[in-house]
Amino acid sequence: MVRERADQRREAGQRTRDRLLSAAQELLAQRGQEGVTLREVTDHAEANVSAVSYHFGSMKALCDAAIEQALEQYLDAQIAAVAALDAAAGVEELAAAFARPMMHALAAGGRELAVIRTVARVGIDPPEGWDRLTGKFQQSRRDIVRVLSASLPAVEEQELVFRIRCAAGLLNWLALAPIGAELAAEPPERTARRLVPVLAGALRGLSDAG
Amino acid sequence: MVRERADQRREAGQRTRDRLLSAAQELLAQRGQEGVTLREVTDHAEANVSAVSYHFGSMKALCDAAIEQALEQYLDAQIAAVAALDAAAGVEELAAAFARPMMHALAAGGRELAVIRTVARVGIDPPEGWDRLTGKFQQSRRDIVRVLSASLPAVEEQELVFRIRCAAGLLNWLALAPIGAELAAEPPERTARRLVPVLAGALRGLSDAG
DNA sequence: AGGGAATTCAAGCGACTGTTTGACTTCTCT
DNA sequence: AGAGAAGTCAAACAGTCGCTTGAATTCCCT
Repeated sequence: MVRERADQRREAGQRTRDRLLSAAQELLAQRGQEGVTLREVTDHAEANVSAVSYHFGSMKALCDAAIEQALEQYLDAQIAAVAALDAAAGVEELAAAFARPMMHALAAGGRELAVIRTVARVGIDPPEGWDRLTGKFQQSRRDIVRVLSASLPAVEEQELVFRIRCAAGLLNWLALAPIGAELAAEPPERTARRLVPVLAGALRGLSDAG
Repeated sequence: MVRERADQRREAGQRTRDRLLSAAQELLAQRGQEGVTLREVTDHAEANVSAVSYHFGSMKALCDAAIEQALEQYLDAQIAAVAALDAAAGVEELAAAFARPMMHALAAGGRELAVIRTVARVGIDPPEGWDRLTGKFQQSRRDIVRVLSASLPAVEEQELVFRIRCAAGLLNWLALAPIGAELAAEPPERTARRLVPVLAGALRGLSDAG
């Protein structure tokens, strides 16, 4: 019982910490790094302004933490989706797996959508010293290259990396731009039917298809 | 002589107006709407802070003017590039024409790159009341649909519009994300050789190619 | 019960935001 | 030459920014 109370107490502080993290993620997704203010976050999280300094040290540190959390969450989902693929998967199946986390987030909305939008924004405006965390990105890319090169043995690896980055960029764009909201409003299977051919076509390339 | 002096005077005011517009475009491209401050613009343009109120009325109005100018400039270039196409152009030629303004801007850097990046950012974070200007967008899209539907008669028009929006989104992403800087550093013909197949593949789709 | 750590709070800090003001210069026109 | 329009300038405005402070509160532990 004593232990449980200690945990409750510890969780009380943790709870406002988490609310701050969530609020920051939500607002980062909406307006980007430059557009989020301290008071907006604290109001949204129903916390005092000084709670940010107390729990994170500074507003910048809170944003970094929110971004890092979002990045890990998204990359884990994407790595898992690709890892679950059959080793002999075709380009279309790969494209579908690659797009799955984003489509799921679009359909779900809320926190999941905020996570993916935050990730997409980081791809455009990376925070100050953001050289770390590139490792996980590269791992995700390596996994996909491995599967993709099985389907397209004629294309150089360097070229495959480029196409994967294009596909990822397209997904990021869809998450951020108004077109993403349109896709979220239609049935997921319809979105998949429209999006997967585009993604797969980009990965496969045209000149090879003749 | 009197006339010339009058013009000179009139151009003196016009010149700081243009410098403000250029500086605003440059900074909008770099940091987005929320990240640009009045003093940063005026310092960059070597103008007084009140020059913004004088020439544009407000900081917001200056940003709107800079964005509108950039949008028109880019859309005109894109419409022209597509209009110059042969009526019987294939998907690859269309993709090349579609990508040309962006690739040109990437290679040129400076003002042209700022214009295209500003346009791309507007695609993600449209200014407050930005319902106008959608007309020119739609015109550009209609032109491309017309050419594309000649190459892909089996695909519904609604579907072609979706694919074109994806292609445009990808180009916008390349203009903004770090990968764009990498592309700008390599020879343009190499970029074209890598990018056009991806774009064409996306437009053509995969499931149709079998 | 009560010392002490953890957390929350209202209030205020200096720095910066966009905007306004009124004097000042520059040039036009008669 | 001189009235007046057009443009520029330094200075100050109220408001918001991120951050800090010191007291008050909440809860753990002995």
